[in-house]
Amino acid sequence: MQTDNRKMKVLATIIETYISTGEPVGSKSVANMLDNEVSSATIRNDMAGLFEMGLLEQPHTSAGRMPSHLGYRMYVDDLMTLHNLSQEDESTLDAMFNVRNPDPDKLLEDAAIALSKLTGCATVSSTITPRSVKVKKVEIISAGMTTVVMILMASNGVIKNKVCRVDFVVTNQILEFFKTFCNSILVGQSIQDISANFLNSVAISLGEYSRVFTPLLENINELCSEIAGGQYYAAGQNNLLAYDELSPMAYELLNLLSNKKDMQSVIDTCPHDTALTIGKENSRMELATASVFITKYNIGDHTTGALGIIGPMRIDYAKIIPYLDYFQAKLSKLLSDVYED
Amino acid sequence: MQTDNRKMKVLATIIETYISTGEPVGSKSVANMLDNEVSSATIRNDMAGLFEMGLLEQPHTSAGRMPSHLGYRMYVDDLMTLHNLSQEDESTLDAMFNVRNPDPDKLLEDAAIALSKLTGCATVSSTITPRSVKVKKVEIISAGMTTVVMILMASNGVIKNKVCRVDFVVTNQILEFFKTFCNSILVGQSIQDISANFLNSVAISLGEYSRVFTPLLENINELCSEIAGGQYYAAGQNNLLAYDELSPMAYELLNLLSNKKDMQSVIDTCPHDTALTIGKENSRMELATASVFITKYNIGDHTTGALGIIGPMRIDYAKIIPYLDYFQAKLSKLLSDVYED
DNA sequence: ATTGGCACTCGAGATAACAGAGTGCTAACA
DNA sequence: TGTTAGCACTCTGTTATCTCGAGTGCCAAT
Repeated sequence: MQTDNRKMKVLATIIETYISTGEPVGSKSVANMLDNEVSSATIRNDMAGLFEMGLLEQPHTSAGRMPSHLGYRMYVDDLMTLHNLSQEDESTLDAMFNVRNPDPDKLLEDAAIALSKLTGCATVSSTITPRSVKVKKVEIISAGMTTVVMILMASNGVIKNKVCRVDFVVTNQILEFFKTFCNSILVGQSIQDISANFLNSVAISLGEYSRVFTPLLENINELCSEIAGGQYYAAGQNNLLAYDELSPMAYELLNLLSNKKDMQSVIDTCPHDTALTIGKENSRMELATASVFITKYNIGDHTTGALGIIGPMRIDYAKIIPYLDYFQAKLSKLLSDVYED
Repeated sequence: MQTDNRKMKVLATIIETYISTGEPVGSKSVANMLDNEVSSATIRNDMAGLFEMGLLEQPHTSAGRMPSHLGYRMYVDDLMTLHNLSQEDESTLDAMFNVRNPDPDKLLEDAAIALSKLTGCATVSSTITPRSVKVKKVEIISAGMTTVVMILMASNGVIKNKVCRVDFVVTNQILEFFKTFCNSILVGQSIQDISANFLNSVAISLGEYSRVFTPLLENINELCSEIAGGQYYAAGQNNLLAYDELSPMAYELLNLLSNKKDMQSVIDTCPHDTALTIGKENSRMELATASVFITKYNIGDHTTGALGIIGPMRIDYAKIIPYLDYFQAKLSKLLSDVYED
C-alpha cells in the first residue's frame, strides 16, 4: 500500500540523514528531502507510527527523531541498497595484498589494517586453528655458539620461529640429530595435540640427552601453543575516539578490543557466518552503542578465522558491508591457495 | 636559610598532594600536612612566593594551587627522594623476562608490556639498527611445492622470516644453490647497505637464473629494510584514557603513539641518554599536558634503542623513575649478551 | 618572620525567564 | 480515508541573577 511504502521511505530518509549529520531529524527536513510531495504534518503522522513500532527514538519530546537499533535493523535488512564496488575499487583493494607472501598471519594483519583505513572504524582479525592442522616440518638452525633458532611450519601455512639459548655448544651434528628426531616424532601430529605432557613423554625416549634438550622441547611447546591458540589482531582502535557517541564508553571499548579472549568470545557468539549486530543486540554492554560486523572465512569446509569491523551505530552500512564482503571472499581465496600446497 | 627551606617543603607537599588527589591544594591543607608547625597564613605567603617564581599555577583566583611544569621540574631535580626498589621488586621484575629467549625484538616488546602494566602509563620501545649490524646468516627452507621460507639473522641477534611464493618447483638442489649464493654475497655486509639497488646488481651475476630468483631477492631486501628500520612497539595506550587531564588530547595522543615515525622523532630529540620532559617542555603540542620519560640503552658503545614512558604530568615520579632505570640496565645487559655471541 | 583577621574574588550550583525547534492534536479538506 | 494547516504545548539550551563557600591577598599586630 501507498502509505506503508512512504513510511519506509521516511524511515530510510531519517536514517540516512542521521547517519550523515548525527543530529536528530525533524519532520520538516524530512518533508523537504522528499521534495515536499507531502507536508510535514503528514510526515509527523508517519513518524509517530514509526515511533510506536519502536523504529525511532526521540532524545526528548521536542527534539527530532533518531533511529533505534530496531530501526537500523529494518533499514539494513530491507531498506538499503548496497553500494556495489566499482572495478577501480576492487583493484585498489587488491593492491593491498601482497600475493607473493602467503603467510596467513601476515595476510590477516594486512587485511585488518587496510580495512580500518578504508572504513574509519576499528577492525579485528582472528584465526582459529582447527584440529586438522598438523605439523608440517620443524627446522633448527644455529645462530651462535649457544643459540639456535627453531622454526615450526604448520600445514595451514603458518610459520613461526623462536630463538633459544641452550646449555651446550651447538654443533651441526647435534642439530641434525635433534632435527631428525623432532621431525620423526612431530610431523603429521595435530598442532592441538602437542602439549607439555606429550613432549615430556617424548623427552623420556631421548634418555640421557633429554635434560640437554629440555629447553628446546619447551620452545616447541610454546611455538605449538602459539599456533594452536590462533592469532588475534586489532587495528584502527584510535578511529573510535573520533565518534562522540562512543566516547563515554571509549575506555571500556578499547580495552575490549585489546583483549584477545573477550573479543574471541564476541566473535564466537555470532550465530552466522556473517553477522551484523547493532547496538543493544550486542550482548556486551561495551558494545551497546556500537555496531559490530563479523564475517568468518573458510578454508575448504573449515571455519578458520574471522574478520570484524567495530564502529558506531551511525555508520554508512551501505558502503561498509560490501567492503567486508569483498575482503572475506578475497581472504578465503588467498588462504585456500596457501592451504592447498 | 630556614625560610627557603620551608618553601621547598611546601612545594614538595603541594606536588605530592596534587599527584595523589588531582585537586588544587589550599594553604590550610598544606599547613595541616606540615603538622601545623606554621599557620596557613604563613603558607599562603610562601605559596605567593612560589607562584611568583613560576613554580605554581592557579586555575582561578579563589582555587588552591597546583604545580606548573617548572614546579614539577624543580621537584624532580632537587626535591624528591626516589623509592628504591626492594629485593622483592627486583625479582618480580626479573621474572618478566624470558632469559632463554634472547630475541631482541621480543625482549623489547615484553619490556614495554611489563612496564605499561607496572606504571599504568603508555610505554614505547624502539630500536635503531646501527651501521655495524651485519648479516650473519641466510637460511632458505622449503615450505611446499612452490613456497619457501627465508630467514635472515643479523649480528645483533634479530631474526626475521618471510614466506615467499616462487614460480618454479622447489628442489633441494635449487635451494642449496641459492642459499650458498646468498650467504657468499651477503654475510658480513652491513644490513643498512643492502638495498634494492645492491640486489639488482647482484642479480646480474646470476645470469640467466636471475629472473627466477627475483622474488626471493626482493624478499631479502624487505627483510633487510625491516631490520634496518628498527622496531617500534607501543603498549598500554589505553591506560592514558583513564586520566581526565589527558582526555581532551586523547585522540591526538594515541595517534602520536601509534605513529612510529613521529615517536621516533620524539625519541631522537632527547638531548641525553635518559631524559624526562614535563608538560610544555615537550616540543609536540600533543604532549603539552603529559610527561615523557625516555631512556636509551646501549650495546657496547652504540645506542641501539630506547624505552619510554608516557603519562600525565601528575604522576608518581619517585616510583616510576626507578622502574625505568632498572629496565634500562636490565635490557642493556641482556642485549649485550646476545650481541657478544 | 609569623600570625589572626577580614575583605575580596571567583566558580559552582540553583532559579527563573525566554527563544526556538519540533511535536501532537484537531478540525477542515479532497 | 488520507492529507493538510494551524496552533497549543513541551522540552532544551542559553542567559542572567543570586547565593554559598573555598581560598586568597593584604594589613596590622605580635
